[in-house]
Amino acid sequence: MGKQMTEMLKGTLEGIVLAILSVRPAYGYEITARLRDQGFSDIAEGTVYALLVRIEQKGFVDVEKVPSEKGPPRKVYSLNAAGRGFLEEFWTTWSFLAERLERLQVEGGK
Amino acid sequence: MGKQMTEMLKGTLEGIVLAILSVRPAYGYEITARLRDQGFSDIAEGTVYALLVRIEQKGFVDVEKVPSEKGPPRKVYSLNAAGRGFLEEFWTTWSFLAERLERLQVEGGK
DNA sequence: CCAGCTATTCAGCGTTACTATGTAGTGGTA
DNA sequence: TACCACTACATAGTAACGCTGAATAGCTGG
Repeated sequence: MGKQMTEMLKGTLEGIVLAILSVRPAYGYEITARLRDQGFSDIAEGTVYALLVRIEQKGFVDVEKVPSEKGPPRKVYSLNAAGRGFLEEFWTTWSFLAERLERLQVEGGK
Repeated sequence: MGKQMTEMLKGTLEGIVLAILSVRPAYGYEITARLRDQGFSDIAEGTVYALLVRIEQKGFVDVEKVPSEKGPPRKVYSLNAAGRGFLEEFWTTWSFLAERLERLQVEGGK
């Protein structure tokens, strides 16, 4: 979706992935596919894996290696307590931002 | 509002400032004050000025120097046609993102 | 054996917001 | 005069993040 989306995703992509993991555990390749299904069509695989490394280092997820029927072993990520806490904060921040932007959008429409 | 906001602002702060300018022309110091009023309490002046330089270089605004009664001359920025076009794109991208995030937020709440 | 799908990793890059500091004009006040 | 506060703009250096592009590796079917 272009460069605007790239910049706008900064900071939110992390929340998006954590939100996906909050529904149920998943592995990288699966998360990438899920993102594409949800309309984020040009998010590169490399981006997702790098993000997963970061959230693992921050301690937001637990990781388990699980053999795959169709290829190399998968690294399954599941959201832990710290991750859920961070996700809550994320939604708070997001709501704050969204509220103000919606106000601006209406104002600009006048 | 912390580091999450910092990252989330990337890409959106530009849109926010353009939206402010779409209502009426303004100068840097004024824009900073307006942002603070709207709840973006810890956006530094330096951030805004740097952003104004960028949007000027991109050709989204016209600039006029206007003397001030209370200090150095002001650089008044007004949104031009290119800026309005970009702002429209911005809202499109924003809506796309917001829609998907709201969906995720609901899903996570189940 | 090779093509194609699954699955992960990483180095290098561009963009952005933040930090910290500096410059300059004006008015008030001690 | 000297000092301070407010107004107003500018900029060098830094950290964080997503993208690009490429590489590696396991498994299956023709």
